[in-house]
Amino acid sequence: MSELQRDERVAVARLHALLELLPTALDRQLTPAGLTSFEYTLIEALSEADAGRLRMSALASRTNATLPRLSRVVSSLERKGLVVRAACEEDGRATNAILTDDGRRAHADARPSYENAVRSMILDGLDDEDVDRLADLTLSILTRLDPDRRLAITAEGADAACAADPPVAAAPVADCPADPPGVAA
Amino acid sequence: MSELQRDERVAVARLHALLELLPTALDRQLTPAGLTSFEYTLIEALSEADAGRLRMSALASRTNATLPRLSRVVSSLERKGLVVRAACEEDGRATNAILTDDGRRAHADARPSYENAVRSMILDGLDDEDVDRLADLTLSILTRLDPDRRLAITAEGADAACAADPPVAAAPVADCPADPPGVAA
DNA sequence: CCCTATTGCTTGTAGATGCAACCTTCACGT
DNA sequence: ACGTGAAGGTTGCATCTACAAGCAATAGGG
Repeated sequence: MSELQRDERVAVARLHALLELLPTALDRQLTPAGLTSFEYTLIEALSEADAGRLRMSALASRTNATLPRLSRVVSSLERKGLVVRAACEEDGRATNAILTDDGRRAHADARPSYENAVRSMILDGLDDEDVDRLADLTLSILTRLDPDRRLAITAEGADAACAADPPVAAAPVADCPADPPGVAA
Repeated sequence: MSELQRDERVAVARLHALLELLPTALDRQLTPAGLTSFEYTLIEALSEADAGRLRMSALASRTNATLPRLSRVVSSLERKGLVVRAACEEDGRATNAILTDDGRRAHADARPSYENAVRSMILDGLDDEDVDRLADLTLSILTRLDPDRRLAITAEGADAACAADPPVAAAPVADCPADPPGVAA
């Protein structure tokens, strides 16, 4: 309850610095690819989803975004032709975001830039053990931030089909399978 | 050069989630105190500085902010009476931000909320060893982000007077000692 | 002593984001 | 059926942030 210890203050201050600097820096290195870091994450989430289609709320969870924000970003990507919206046939309230062929291309094109940025700004300074520690620490903190585990803290972005991941107890949102065909393979 | 490994992707994805969620969450828990997380950091930097006074550029470095952003936030704090601007006598171009007595009070008042938020959202899930690891990891990443070590990655926010900190090779900015007296003890 | 380049900071402008309000559609209880 | 309440998304509004242009002051050369 008392004061923060000195080493705690140092760790928090550095984390704070990271929070201020990393997002901007990542986005800056992605500008040549024409996508923000968030847009890339979004498109990647779609590309890993079944048929490149996900409901807005599912996409919001996977990208750790609020729904209003996601809605606007999807609109923007729609204007660029990388994504299409389509009503969900199962649930009239729901909307699906669907990756177009151009969207898949954009993802493939941006991938080298993105991986390069991540490597040069984050991973290159760490050895294998550090990477494990980073994964553990971030998970610890995220778990406190999001006790319901509603967000993408499990294996998000790891593999599309991931067998070993029990903690998805109450699947909160699902995607809507049947929709306009021929948009993306 | 090739693909990212699976564990690397997990670590990066979680870090990304942290980047999206932590700033918002911290700010939200600070709203009762009437300050954003960034404003608190700013005021704390001032309160730790000599005579509660720092040049704008020095303050920008310590808070990892751009100068335009800092300028606006200081204006806002000035309207609230927590900070005052004053010309620097040594260099006519420079401006000093000075903490007022109200500013010191606001800092003291917000401190419990801030430490509480930091503890509950970050530190409580970590043991001492984790904290050390966090400090090391963030330093590694920040060093790659900011090779010039211009920013506040050393012991920022640790102690006002910190004897053991050699890496401040080329002190980039200094503060301006002489100025209107009697503003803050 | 003047003239140009640089530094320090501020402001105009455009784009992004969160919260709250809103609309539509589903789920239920009666 | 019908009305109430909840869920899924979108939009209005206020705020914030970055980039770039601009202004004042200092530093160096000729």
